[in-house]
Formats: sequence, structure tokens, C-alpha cells
Amino acid sequence: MPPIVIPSAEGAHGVRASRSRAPRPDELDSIAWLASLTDAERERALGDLRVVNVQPGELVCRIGRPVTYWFGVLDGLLKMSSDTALGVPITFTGLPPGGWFGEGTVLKREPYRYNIQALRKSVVAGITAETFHWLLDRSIGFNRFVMNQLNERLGQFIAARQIDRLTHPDARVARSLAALFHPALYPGVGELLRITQQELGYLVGLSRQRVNEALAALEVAGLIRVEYGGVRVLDLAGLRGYAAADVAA
DNA sequence: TCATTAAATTGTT
DNA sequence: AACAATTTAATGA
Repeated sequence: MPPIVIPSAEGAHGVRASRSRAPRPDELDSIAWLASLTDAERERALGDLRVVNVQPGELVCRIGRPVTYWFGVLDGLLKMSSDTALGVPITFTGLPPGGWFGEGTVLKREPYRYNIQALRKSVVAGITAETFHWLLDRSIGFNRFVMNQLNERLGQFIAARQIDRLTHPDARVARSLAALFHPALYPGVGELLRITQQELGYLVGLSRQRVNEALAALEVAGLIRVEYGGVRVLDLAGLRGYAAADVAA
């Protein structure tokens, strides 16, 4: 497994430090909460904001590591999971562009409670825990964003538990897709979710073939359209309630 | 910009 | 797991 990638605020020395860079202007535009800051607050945030490119399979943060950054996905796709080594029930959550995570652990200054791993080449941004708290202490807009993030994520985990209990593969795929399309948590996703069927398989815990089959079924049902390297959602509500509709039919 | 080639992804067995 | 077909990305004229 590749080494842990931690963006450095200093960028002064070391292998890790050399991997992080300043964000590009177009990348800044994709960070939703920046718009809710005052000019002074934004200046501080921008000075602290680092960006790092991660390769498939790389760990962005690992269980038990001390919290250093609050992370956001600018491009690509990450997956969040509880530890696999202990045989604990594994819950996967996909993190598409626009998603920010780790606020719970940064808030409490606890070690990370889950692994974040890149499913494909991705761009990850981060601000230090210090700046995160600095913003939390004075920016109303930032607090709104974080609070909404926490609230929405709670709903995500409840949905994830339901997904785990579903046995029908098509339903698992449908609900997982619905979760990834969450407009409040992942504003960067838009209409088209860039995800390969292989990646979706890793996320849902199914083989690529079965995912392919499930996607075909969902397309026939008129809920999505399968495209090369991605899925276009036509009926988000339909995806969320797919199992119920299936059982009722 | 276009044509060619390589790589990635998909659909099927 | 392996294969062929399709789409995208990369390369160079």
C-alpha cells in the first residue's frame, strides 16, 4: 500500500510536503463554503488551503492517525470505510467531488475513525485543524456550512445502514447511487456522476458484472442513463425508493 | 485540426 | 475470469 498522503501547510521540506501545492483558481471555484466567508476570513483560509493529487489506492487518512486536516474532494472519487482488519461491519461511503469530510473528528480533535482511500486519480484539498477552528470561532457562514454538513451526513449513515441490509443487488446499487448524488453534500456531482462500473462495484461490494447488470435494470426502469465512464440520474427520488417500489410491484 | 494509436471502459460469455 | 467491442485520451503530422 502506498504511503499516507498528508498535505503540508508549510511545503518547506520533506517528501510529503513536496506533494502538496497551492490550489488553482478553477479549483477554488468548486469549493462551496469559500463563498460564505468574509474577505478577511477567505484570505486566511486561502493562505492555509493546500491541494494534493492522489493516485488510485492511496490513503488520504487512516484510522488512528492524529487529525491534521479537514479534507475536501475537488475531483475524482474517494471511499470512506471503517477498518477492514478487525472484521468489524464494513460500511462504505463514496466521496464524490464537492464532498468535505473529517469535520467530526477535527471538531473533537480525535484520531480519524475511518480510512479514506482514493478509488481513482483524485484531487484533494485540505485546511489545517487550526484554521478550521479559527473559522468555526468567527464565521457564521462557515458554521452554517459545517452544521449542514453534519446534519446531512447523519442522514447518509442512516441510509448506509439500510443499504447494507438490502439483499437485492439492484436495490443496493440504486440506493448507493442516490447517496452519491446527494446535492447538498456533493454539489460538485451535478447531473452526471463520473464513476466507472468497476468503482461502483468496489463501493457497493458487488462484482463489476453484477453492477453492470443492475445498471441495465435501472436504465430500463427509466431511473438512470448509463454512459461511458459515468451515470446520469434521471429520477433521484425513484432511486432512493427503488427497493420499496420493487417489493410493492 | 485531423488521423492514428494506445489505454480505459463496457457488454457479454 | 476472460474476451471482444466501444469510447476516450494521447500522440504526432
